[in-house]
Amino acid sequence: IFVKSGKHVIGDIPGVEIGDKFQYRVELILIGLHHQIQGGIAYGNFGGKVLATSIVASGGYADDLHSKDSLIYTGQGGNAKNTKGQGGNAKNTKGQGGNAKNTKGPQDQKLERGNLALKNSVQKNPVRVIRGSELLDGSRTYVYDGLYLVEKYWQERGPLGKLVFKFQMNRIGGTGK
Amino acid sequence: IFVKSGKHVIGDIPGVEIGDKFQYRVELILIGLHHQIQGGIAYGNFGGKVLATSIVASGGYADDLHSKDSLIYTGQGGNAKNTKGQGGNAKNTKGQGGNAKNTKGPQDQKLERGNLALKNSVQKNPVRVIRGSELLDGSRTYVYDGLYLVEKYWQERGPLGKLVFKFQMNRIGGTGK
DNA sequence: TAGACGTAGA
DNA sequence: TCTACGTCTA
Repeated sequence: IFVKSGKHVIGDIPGVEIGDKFQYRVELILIGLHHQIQGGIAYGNFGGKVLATSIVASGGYADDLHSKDSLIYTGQGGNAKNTKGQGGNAKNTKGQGGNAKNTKGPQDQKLERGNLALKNSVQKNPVRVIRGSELLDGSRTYVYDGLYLVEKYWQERGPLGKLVFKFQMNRIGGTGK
Repeated sequence: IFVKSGKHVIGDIPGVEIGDKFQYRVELILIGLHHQIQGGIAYGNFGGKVLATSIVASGGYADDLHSKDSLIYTGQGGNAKNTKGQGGNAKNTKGQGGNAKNTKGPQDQKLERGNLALKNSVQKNPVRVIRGSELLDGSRTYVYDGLYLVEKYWQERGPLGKLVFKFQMNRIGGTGK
């Protein structure tokens, strides 16, 4: 699978294999794996249709990453950040992460940008998944984890009381443990 | 010249020569040229004394970079950013650059952090200078420009009406055009 | 012009 | 925890 739209590509990047590791987000951009320096969802316009090309799941959001062949990814926007873990530990609520205006409080996520792209990709096109993790020394690593399909999506109420999008993603050709 | 303090180094970095170019700030950190991902002034603690080790002049501040063997560098803090050019064109005043709180307005710069380090380095230790420039396509390049000495420093009132620090820096062994 | 799962160091 | 001459895309 290899569909190009300007600089954006759907499917595997030639030369990049599952398990390849990177240290910085900039590297992902350089080799074409992911096209957002901070944004978790990258997308492009393919024949008038906006489709997701890759996501980065690096913790910090309430994603479910327990399985190695599937994951539940949280949409972007609405201040929905930082509510990982399902225990009642409500640590981490530092506004928007340090950047941005941070004027308005939590809001419902909207079906726009990355969220819209992922919705458009449901059961349609493969999406590259990069899993990020934080090492003991505080540094980070990004590992390419192959192609996933967005199985379905739904809205649910997040810990902040606002609606967030959830995207069920399954590895293409995976065992689906 | 090569004085080490933990991971910080005063003087030339072995293997890095004048004219060497880099694309990202992260690269500067990786090879040890500069140790701040965004900050323009890097410094370290050398035997209880905080000294500057390197600066990045990449435009955006009201630095004077007209000469190739000397420059006048603007201190950090106080919202003193973005007032380059000496014509009356007061464009560029986007708060603090996009990040940070941006609650309080312009303030006098304080003799702390990088400013203090540069002051402590006056006529004392060499400081690495990296000159950054913006290319026509909007991308940036950082070029190592060798060792400079902080000749003197002073305060003056910036375009926002607040006091800013200015550091006169001359190339070590330069012609001093 | 502004948003975004950034990064390193004090 | 916060600052900082970041850096890409839409």
